Amino acid sequence: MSSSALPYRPHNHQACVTQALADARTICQQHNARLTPTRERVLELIWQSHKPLGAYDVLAVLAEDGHNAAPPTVYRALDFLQQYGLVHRIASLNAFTGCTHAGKSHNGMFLICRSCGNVLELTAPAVSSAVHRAAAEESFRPEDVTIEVSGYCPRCASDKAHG
Amino acid sequence: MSSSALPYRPHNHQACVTQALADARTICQQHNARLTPTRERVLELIWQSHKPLGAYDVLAVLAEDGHNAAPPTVYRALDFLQQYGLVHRIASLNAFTGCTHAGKSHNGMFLICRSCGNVLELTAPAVSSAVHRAAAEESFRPEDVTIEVSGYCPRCASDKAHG
DNA sequence: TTTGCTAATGTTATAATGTTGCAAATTCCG
DNA sequence: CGGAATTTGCAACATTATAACATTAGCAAA
Repeated sequence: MSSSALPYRPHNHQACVTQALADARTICQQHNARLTPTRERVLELIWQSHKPLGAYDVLAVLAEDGHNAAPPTVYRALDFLQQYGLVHRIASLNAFTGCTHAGKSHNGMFLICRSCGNVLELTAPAVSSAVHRAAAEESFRPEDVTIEVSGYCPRCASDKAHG
Repeated sequence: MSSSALPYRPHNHQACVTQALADARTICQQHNARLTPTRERVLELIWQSHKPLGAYDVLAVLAEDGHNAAPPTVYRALDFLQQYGLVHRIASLNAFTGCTHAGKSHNGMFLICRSCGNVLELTAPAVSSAVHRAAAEESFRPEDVTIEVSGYCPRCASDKAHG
């Protein structure tokens, strides 16, 4: 198993969060983009686990924070974060997850566990090139590729097997 | 270009519809499933073009038909049709499109034109196997694979290029 | 033919997700 | 400082999807 498969194993998750926030600051600085407190807080919330969070879940936590936010606040923050590749939207879940390859150019592929809800983002060059070849055969010009695989992660698959 | 690329070319679309309805009847018969008038009508509407239709678009046409339907009617019909592989839901569009490979087992990949809105469904074994290999490397057990490519179809790409 | 079961539909209400538009505040930069 | 641009607050609204429960249609056994 790849060493990147953190979501499906116990790990020091606080390190994930810290790293993600540090990366975000770097990336925003490089692009002269403003990682405002709201945006940073939303990113932090998205990173609270490897389970994608809905926009309204984020909104609810902001409310607990005492931040009297409305939906547009959250969607705007999420749009911003997506724009700089800091979070991804998972279309099949209507939810958002932290990008684990922030900064590097990448074609994500998401492995979504139906049981525990954790999501692993992969960079799969073989998949990406196969998709582009298939598109090219139809003379189609791809701009954005969504690959989301729903199934069972190693932990949950073995839990299921053993009862 | 594959001869399957009908959506992006002029064609006798009525033939698509007729074929789809005939296939549906066969498939439902084989499974002892009832292709009721509502379900058949919804399938027919979905097939009105190769542009995916939202559930509420379907609902609106049913209303024009004089069918006083509510959302659950449409969603139930769509669920049924999906269950027998007669339509697909396009997650990135929240919309539904007729399955062009009904009956055959297949792993669809969708090429969605941003300009004209038409969708081409492909069977891409190379993509499918690459996805499964990538999942296997993470010991992930796939149950359902979503591959949606947004971009420009040949017609629209050349329109764009030539002004 | 009635009875009784199951699948399918109708109906109402509501939940969940996402957007628009405009005004106020903040930040950037000369 | 002061003007321009970005960001936020806020209210209303639009879209997509589901829950819960009542009713009806199809079909087969008594």
